[in-house]
Amino acid sequence: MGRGRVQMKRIDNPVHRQVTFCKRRAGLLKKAKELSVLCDAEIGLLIFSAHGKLYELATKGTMQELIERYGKYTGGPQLPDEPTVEPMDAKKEIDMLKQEIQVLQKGLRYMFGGGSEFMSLDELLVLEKHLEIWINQIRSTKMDIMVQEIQMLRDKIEENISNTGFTTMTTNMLLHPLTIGNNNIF
Amino acid sequence: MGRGRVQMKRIDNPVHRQVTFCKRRAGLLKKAKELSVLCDAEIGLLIFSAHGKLYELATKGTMQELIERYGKYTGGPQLPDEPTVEPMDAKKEIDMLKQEIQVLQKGLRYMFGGGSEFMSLDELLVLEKHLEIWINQIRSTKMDIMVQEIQMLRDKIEENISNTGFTTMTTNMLLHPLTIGNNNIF
DNA sequence: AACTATTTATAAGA
DNA sequence: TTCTTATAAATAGTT
Repeated sequence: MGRGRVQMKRIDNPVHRQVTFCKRRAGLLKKAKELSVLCDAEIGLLIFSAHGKLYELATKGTMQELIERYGKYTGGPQLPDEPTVEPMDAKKEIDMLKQEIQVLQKGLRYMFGGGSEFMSLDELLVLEKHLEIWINQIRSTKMDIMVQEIQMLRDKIEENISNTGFTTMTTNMLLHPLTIGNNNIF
Repeated sequence: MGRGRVQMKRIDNPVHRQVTFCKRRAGLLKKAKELSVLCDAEIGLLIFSAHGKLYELATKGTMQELIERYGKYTGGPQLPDEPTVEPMDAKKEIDMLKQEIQVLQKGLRYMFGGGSEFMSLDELLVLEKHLEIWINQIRSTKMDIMVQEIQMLRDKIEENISNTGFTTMTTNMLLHPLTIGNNNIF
């Protein structure tokens, strides 16, 4: 792919070889990522340069996990792994729980009619509006709860004051009106 | 590299996906071999298809040897494995996911019941996070659709230009690269 | 599986 | 090194 045909043998000129290595390595990594994304595949790629430097890529998880998967695939219990009993079960359970969460999310989606994957632009707009309303409701509820709690705290502190006859810096701060700078908290 | 631009996301049509997987897998393996030969590099490539089938390539020796080399390479700078931290984290993650599931279930009831059920502040925070993620997905999908439509329009206009030999201000605007200042629209 | 119209990668040059 | 450009290669859609 360039201005001349390329012979399939080691490039003699070291400079050319290094430049080509950089370019083609980048291309290979890119294509590996693309294959993984487009076709939902899990890919691991190890490249040791002639000088021994390592370049690696692991889509979906770590290279370590991928190597374990490879070991399982090629010979079952062929590789001596020590810490596989606990994490295996744990990982399975985590995956199951994550799946359950996805199902629940789907359930939430159906409440507004239809999954978002095959929805038109207009439908998506409507759904988005609904969700925004819902989020605002949640934020409002959160605000209510916090205001309530603050009020409770104030009441308790006022009780204390009338009993002890003195106050502290902390109580003074809480007795001031609510002034909150960053709305994003809510 | 083909008759249309390719979007960097999972191909929906399973037939297309499978065909593309075969083609690109062959291409990737070929390029890996070429890089190895041309630049004297040692390369290992593992490809697990979505269905779990393995395709592999190891230049210079076996995959097993390569994995060992990888282990040595990574094992030098970061030898210590944490046999105690992993299970702890896993357990924590499981607990968190279970909690998340409960929140989502509650969230569903919350919506069906018209928001009458009581939810704690923490639960509301989790639910809010989910909804925000969902909204972002929707916005992303909207963006994709709009980009697609714009591309279609551009193609049509380019057709027209090559047919009529002149263009208009509107077509000029549409032929420019996408530059969108305010992301909040999407 | 074979065929092309196109896109993408990249070899060589600046 | 990075950018440009001419060209080879890969491949998306089609048959």
